Amino acid sequence: MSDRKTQFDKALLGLRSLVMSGEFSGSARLPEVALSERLGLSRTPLRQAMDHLVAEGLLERIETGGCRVARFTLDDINDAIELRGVIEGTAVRLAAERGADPVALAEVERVLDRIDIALKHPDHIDFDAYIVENASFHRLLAHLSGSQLMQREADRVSRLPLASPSAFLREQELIPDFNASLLRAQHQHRAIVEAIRAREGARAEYLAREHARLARRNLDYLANAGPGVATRVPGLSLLSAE
Amino acid sequence: MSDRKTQFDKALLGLRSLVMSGEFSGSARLPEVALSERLGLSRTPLRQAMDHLVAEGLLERIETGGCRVARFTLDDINDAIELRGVIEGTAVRLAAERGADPVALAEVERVLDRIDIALKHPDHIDFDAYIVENASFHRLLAHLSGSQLMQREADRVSRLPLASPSAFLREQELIPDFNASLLRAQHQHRAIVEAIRAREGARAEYLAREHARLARRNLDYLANAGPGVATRVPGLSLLSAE
DNA sequence: TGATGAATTAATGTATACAGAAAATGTAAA
DNA sequence: TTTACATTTTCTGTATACATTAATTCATCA
Repeated sequence: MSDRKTQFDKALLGLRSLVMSGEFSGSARLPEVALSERLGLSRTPLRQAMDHLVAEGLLERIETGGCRVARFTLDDINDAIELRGVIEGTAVRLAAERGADPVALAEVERVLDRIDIALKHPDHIDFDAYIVENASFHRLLAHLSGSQLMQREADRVSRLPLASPSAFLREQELIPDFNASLLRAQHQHRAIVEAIRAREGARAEYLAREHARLARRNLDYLANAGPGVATRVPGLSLLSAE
Repeated sequence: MSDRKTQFDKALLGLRSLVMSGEFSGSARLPEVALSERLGLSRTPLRQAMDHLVAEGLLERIETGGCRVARFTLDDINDAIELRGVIEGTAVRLAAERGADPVALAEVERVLDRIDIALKHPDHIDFDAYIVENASFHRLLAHLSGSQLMQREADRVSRLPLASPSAFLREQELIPDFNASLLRAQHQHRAIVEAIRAREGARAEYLAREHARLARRNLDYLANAGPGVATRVPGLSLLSAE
């Protein structure tokens, strides 16, 4: 359909992964010409992509022109996690209050089953599958609200740096009982859906907020693991640059 | 300081007011060349501004290229109002939980006093002053959270089309007891601040949500006032184009 | 008359050229 | 050695040219 790969899309994808790789976390200004040559496109679509990433919060503008990789404090990340819980909490509350589409609810159940499969063997969790299906689940939750605006907002906050639990998967060995926390997360998933089915908006909202706060636990462990870790966790390398 | 008026800033300001004027609400594609000539700048900064307004939700992209003025349903606007309450509610909850900066709190009180003055004579309310001071109040509320992220988000949602009570001021004569509702809003303002002072986060959050929902009442009246009103209310003319 | 399709027109997406500002480099003086 | 200033270079912000794609017009045929 509209799979027309525009240069801007390429620039956005490429630049995002470059930034996430941490290569430019040295807080210097991002050189436009060098980046555009490296990505194989001109400065125009690259600058568009930079604008988007500034809006996303991954980059920040410099007063004297241009932009650089945004630097986050621990508080920033905690706030992003909190915000994510608030937005998703609102989405599920609206879904419960207004009544969720049964077809979408069935789709949610299928995704939850696939997450179960990924978690089937607690010692050999299929992390790649979990990341994909978990993202699907959260996208579907926003969809259940029936509100286009909430979907867009949920999509936005899910991209906030380090707001997602998946961001911590690469450093799981540093986090005690990480696998167990994934199982707990899945229990929360089912509880949220159950609350929506029962039309209990307040409970659904509360559960979604608590669910988001699981990420805080992981963040705390990584933050106390010393500066060495910061440079090994892609997103977190930004934090150490503060 | 950084008052360097860049062409992009001019484009953003100019385009926003043009869109708000309703002149292009006919859902046709926005012509880039014509607009750039009219605003006295080239297509490059104009397209930047269009990107920003798309992100803001005021414009929407067309599959075949370009963009047009976004069309809103009543549900869209109600969702925007709800979201505003949720975001501001979170900001004041965090402010209460974390403890608000006394200096900022004092500034809030001064703004509230100025709102009182604007509302002093219920039959001759100073609407212009009210709009300005009310905006200041809500900006300061977000500031009280101490979170840069919450400030940015609050700023964003306050710009969501028709999410703000001020958007209805022009059509006040169509809304029964409109002036009285402004007085009620001011009472809510003080109650919110009081809850923050008392460190009662949950109450502050609840009050802020209810406060935002005042706008729903106004919206309902205008929605029932017939299609003629839609074309007279700048933002709402978008609604009738659906 | 209505519909289908070719041809023309217009408009978007992208590249690039250019001007002006910021940073870097180098030189001279204290 | 360090500071201040001048010079050079680089880079951003903006304008514009170009190409490709969408819209429109017009002509032909059923």
